Amino acid sequence: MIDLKQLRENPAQFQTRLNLKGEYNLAPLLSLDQQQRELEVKRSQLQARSNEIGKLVGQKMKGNPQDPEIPGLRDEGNQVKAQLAELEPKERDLKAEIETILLTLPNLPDESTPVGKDEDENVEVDRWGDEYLPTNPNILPHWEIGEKMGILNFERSTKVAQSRFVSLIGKGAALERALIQFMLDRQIAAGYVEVLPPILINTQSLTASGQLPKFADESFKCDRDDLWLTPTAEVPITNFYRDEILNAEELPIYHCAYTPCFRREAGSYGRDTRGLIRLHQFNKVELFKFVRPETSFDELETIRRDAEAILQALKLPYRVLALCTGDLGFASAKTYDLEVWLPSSGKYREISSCSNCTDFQARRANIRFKEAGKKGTQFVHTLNGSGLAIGRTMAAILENYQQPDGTIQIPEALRPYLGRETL
RNA sequence: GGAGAGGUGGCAGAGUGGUCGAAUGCGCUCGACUUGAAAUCGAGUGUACCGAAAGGUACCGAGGGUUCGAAUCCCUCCCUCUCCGCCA
Repeated sequence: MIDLKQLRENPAQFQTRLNLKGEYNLAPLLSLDQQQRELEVKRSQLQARSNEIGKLVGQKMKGNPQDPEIPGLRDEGNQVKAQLAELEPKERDLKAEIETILLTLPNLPDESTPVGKDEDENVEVDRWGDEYLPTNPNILPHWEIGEKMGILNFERSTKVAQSRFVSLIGKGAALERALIQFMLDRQIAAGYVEVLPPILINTQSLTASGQLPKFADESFKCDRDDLWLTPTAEVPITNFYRDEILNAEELPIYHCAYTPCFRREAGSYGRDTRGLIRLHQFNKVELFKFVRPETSFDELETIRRDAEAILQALKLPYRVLALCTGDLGFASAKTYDLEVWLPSSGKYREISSCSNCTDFQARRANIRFKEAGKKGTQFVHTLNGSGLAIGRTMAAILENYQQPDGTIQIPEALRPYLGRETL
């Protein structure tokens, strides 16, 4: 959520920065805000008088219940109440309207985010591992080799659930578990505290992290219970500290979390219909940070390095993109995407996204911190990054490590976790 | 799912219609005493909004109602705990 107070002070600046993300008209919001504030002044003056009358009546009742001034005060009290009864609903409606609009406005892009209108204008800032690009000219797509080996099964999963679901069998399942364990171990060693959170989350949680109201169609919902299937561990972890005031000394807080993730993938019906790239359910190890505002852009660099470290350890070739303003996510001020080389696509494909959401989620989730001895509170900054998407990592391994004889080599770093060198 | 109890400040806990943002204790901060510490004593100690300030307003799980006035009474909802039932 953007800061209404700051918006009020620099509307032109906000408008300019928002326009880098899309089309937004702030004029109605500003007008509603002004009306609301005028009403609020009137209302609180009336309430002050009402409180005063209440106290006066109380005093007089205590002295002499027959005091002749009491009926007059009561009358005035009733009049004030009648006026309040008119103002209050108006103000409440205005506030609700303002809130509704605020919840649909995205975070402002940071000045270091490259300006551009869509993914074609993202900027490659780094590339790693050219020497590990596969030389095998006959690589089968991961879904073909996987089904051939009997470690992936899509057809039966469609029967059990729907299209875009997969089952992992035997060594496939073991590889998935090994990847989860490997990634968690690495990130825990890097200083992240593991959390295994609830996978079903309520509407308020999704709103706080920014998935709702805008992306309701993207999430699976359990209608009877006001619970949704988590689309990313970012949501439960953000909300872990919702409505809390943290001590400054507690920051930064680093968490990592393995969760399955569920996405409806509405509107992507033609894309990536085969394989592990775009499923309704996939596993992910997520990195998450709650930090002091002045450190968040440095923290973004380190969260990105922590995600990159996994790809490097697995010797998977990848590149790093700085997303341009037009391609930036709703809650993000700055995002790096890590893209792994995927031979079946003949290009790099997203495997991690690392974002600095600045105070955007903290405002929605009301997560603040207090400096000892200082007055007031500040919003924390939140960052998240995949470290990494497991299914896509599996796909990258099945392809990049595919040998001419059709076997899959296991990346060295992973061997202790799997207890074998090839699949 | 059934029956009962309950939700008050960092914690514990009082408050059943009147000057209650809320006693008291603990904790915490500052000060005094002390060589130092403990103990003791004194002062302070929620959040947000409006305001240059003085000050004002809101918040006692949430929402509504009664009243001049609600933490306190009424209604609805949510959550927690205990017992019973069912179940992985």
